[in-house]
Amino acid sequence: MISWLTQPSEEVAPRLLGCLLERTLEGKTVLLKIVETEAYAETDEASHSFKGKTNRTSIMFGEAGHLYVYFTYGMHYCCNVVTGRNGEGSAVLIRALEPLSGEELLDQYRPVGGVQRTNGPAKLCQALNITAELNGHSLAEPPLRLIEQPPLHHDEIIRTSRIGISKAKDAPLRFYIKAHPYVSKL
DNA sequence: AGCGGGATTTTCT
DNA sequence: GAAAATCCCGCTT
Repeated sequence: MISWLTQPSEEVAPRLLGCLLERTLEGKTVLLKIVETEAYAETDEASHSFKGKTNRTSIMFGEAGHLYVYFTYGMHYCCNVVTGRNGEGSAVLIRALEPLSGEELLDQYRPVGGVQRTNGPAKLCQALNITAELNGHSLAEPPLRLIEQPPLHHDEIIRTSRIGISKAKDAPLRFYIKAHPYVSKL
């Protein structure tokens, strides 16, 4: 397990930028870089964990480095990296990825080329075939592994308000790599 | 380029 | 029974 994942989500979210995800599909692997994240904490009104532990959010309160997958709007999955210490309900939403190699494997799940393939939280879950089956999966293991990379320089990281939520809109908890073409929205 | 609605199901009130 | 950490399409400027 990557030790710094036990830090608060607000610290982990920018630290995850530039790190890699390795997804195994049909015995082959796709390598992708994390380029956009959002932090969610237990004290945050917009977080699923704000109202305490429930059946749905129990993974968020569990061990850091696992995957929290939720279903929303009747048709979409989104995925998070669980952060913080055991018992803390915090996580980081993965909002956009840049495919580095093996991108053609994604075609059968999301047959859209270019940046449109993975530049949104529900899009990347569709492209990587991430569903409820992977809820609670450890990111230290295949078929979905998180690979640590050196931290980015802070002047490469943009910090702004989050997207797609109705509560706590103004909290600057969204992070992305400066001028990166795969970011979901400027 | 920007706005508005529909899809569709899980979760909590 | 309503809202939701979204996306896509079609209509209007």
